[in-house]
Amino acid sequence: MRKHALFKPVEDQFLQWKQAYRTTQCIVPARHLIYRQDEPLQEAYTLFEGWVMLFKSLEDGKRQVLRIALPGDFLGYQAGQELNAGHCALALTQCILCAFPKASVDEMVVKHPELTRRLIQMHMQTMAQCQERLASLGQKNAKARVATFLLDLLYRLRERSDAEGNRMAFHMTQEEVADAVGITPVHVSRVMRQLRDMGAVEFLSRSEVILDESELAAAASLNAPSTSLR
Amino acid sequence: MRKHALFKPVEDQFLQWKQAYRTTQCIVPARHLIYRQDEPLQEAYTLFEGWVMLFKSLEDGKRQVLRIALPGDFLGYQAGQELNAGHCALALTQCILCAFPKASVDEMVVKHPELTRRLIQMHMQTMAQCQERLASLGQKNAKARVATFLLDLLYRLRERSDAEGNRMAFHMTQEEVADAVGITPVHVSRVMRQLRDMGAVEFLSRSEVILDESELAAAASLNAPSTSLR
DNA sequence: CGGGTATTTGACGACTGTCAACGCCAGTGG
DNA sequence: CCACTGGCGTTGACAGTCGTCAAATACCCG
Repeated sequence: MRKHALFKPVEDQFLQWKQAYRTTQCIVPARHLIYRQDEPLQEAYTLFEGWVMLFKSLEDGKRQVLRIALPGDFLGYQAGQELNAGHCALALTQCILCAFPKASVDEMVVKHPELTRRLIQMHMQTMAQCQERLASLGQKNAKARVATFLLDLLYRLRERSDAEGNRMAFHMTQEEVADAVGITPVHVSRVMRQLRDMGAVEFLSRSEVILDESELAAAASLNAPSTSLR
Repeated sequence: MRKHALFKPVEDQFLQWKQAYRTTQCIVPARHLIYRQDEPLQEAYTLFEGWVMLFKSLEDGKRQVLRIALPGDFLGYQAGQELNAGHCALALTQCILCAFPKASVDEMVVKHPELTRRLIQMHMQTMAQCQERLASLGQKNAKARVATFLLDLLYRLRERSDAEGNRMAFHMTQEEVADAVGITPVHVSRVMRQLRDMGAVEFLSRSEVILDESELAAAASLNAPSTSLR
């Protein structure tokens, strides 16, 4: 079984806990919704396998991708979830999720301070990522945002040993990338072409990519007027 | 003493706890840094009085404002703060802060599950705000971002009874607003003029403003091509 | 092999950034 | 009391990034 981040340093405790609460494991097919933003959420999840895209739909039909959850990440534990989740979760690949009732999490806080500390730590890490993304959307141009986004995925996959060197799986359409970095699909296509032309990105197939880390890093911190499009 | 959100429902416990840990109260003058992003942070804070701006400085000199902390908010409890805070905190006004060592917070998790639950809840709320801001930066145009930003402040000040109706204090320069919503100061000026012209915003002085809630709300969800600048 | 979706490309225009000049205001010092 | 000075806000002209529309191509899956 895959190691998962929430309980990494306290695996044994977790196993006991999980068993005690008879946590349900479930499999979601690729491109299926896991939950909707207007539904109340009774449970939280840890993601064992697969990619999940968390996003918010706005009134005018636009979407903002909040986070790409990777194996080991924690989902669905959000503020005010009794009313509604506040965002949707979509499986980008087939996913294996471990679901458990929110009440169990609340109970955990009382009974297992170690796990609670870990939960808080993970939440703070998610927060830090969210803030990085804020800075990226607020201060960088389109090319730098896309480069930052790709690099972030590479690094996070490496932590999980899901990337071999500079090669990683990639399960998003350009439209989804667009909604993640706050530009249009058309412009994603243009930026991707730039990145390919400079050798920063190479697609082996639709779902497999090789990144040039240093090229991407250079592009990622680039706010200055980029090299012309043609 | 001002009510503060972290301990609102458990005021008594907090008072005991605070006393037990001999929490330090401190006063920071306006426009002074509370902590830097490259310093390790030993303590966390609750803000009793004043406005604090949390922001990240990027390599190229740009800044991204992550959050405006208002009375009752919690600061400085971030991931990896042993190494560095990851962002700076600047007092926008004179502030009264209640500081306590990170170790105390860790200890609280063990001894006071009720407080811990509240801490988690606050963190999730901060997270939700961060995600709202992501959506704003990613999907809205300049005018809508500024409108959203102002409305958010109004609502949050009202919760604290720090705004009377549509009138609220305002302690930021346009440059700071610019860094918050991800546009340039010059363009903030232009957008502010639009908002004033449509009656959504009226400055009584540099630090006092009246907002028209419905006008702003309309502008805030507006992504469509806005009315021309002149 | 065919149909639908995703991606690519071009032309054009809108939104936003940049540069520069000016006005306003507060605090300072004479 | 008044001139001075520096920071902040405003405005205009112009440039560039990015969005929109549309059409063509490539690709996946039945």
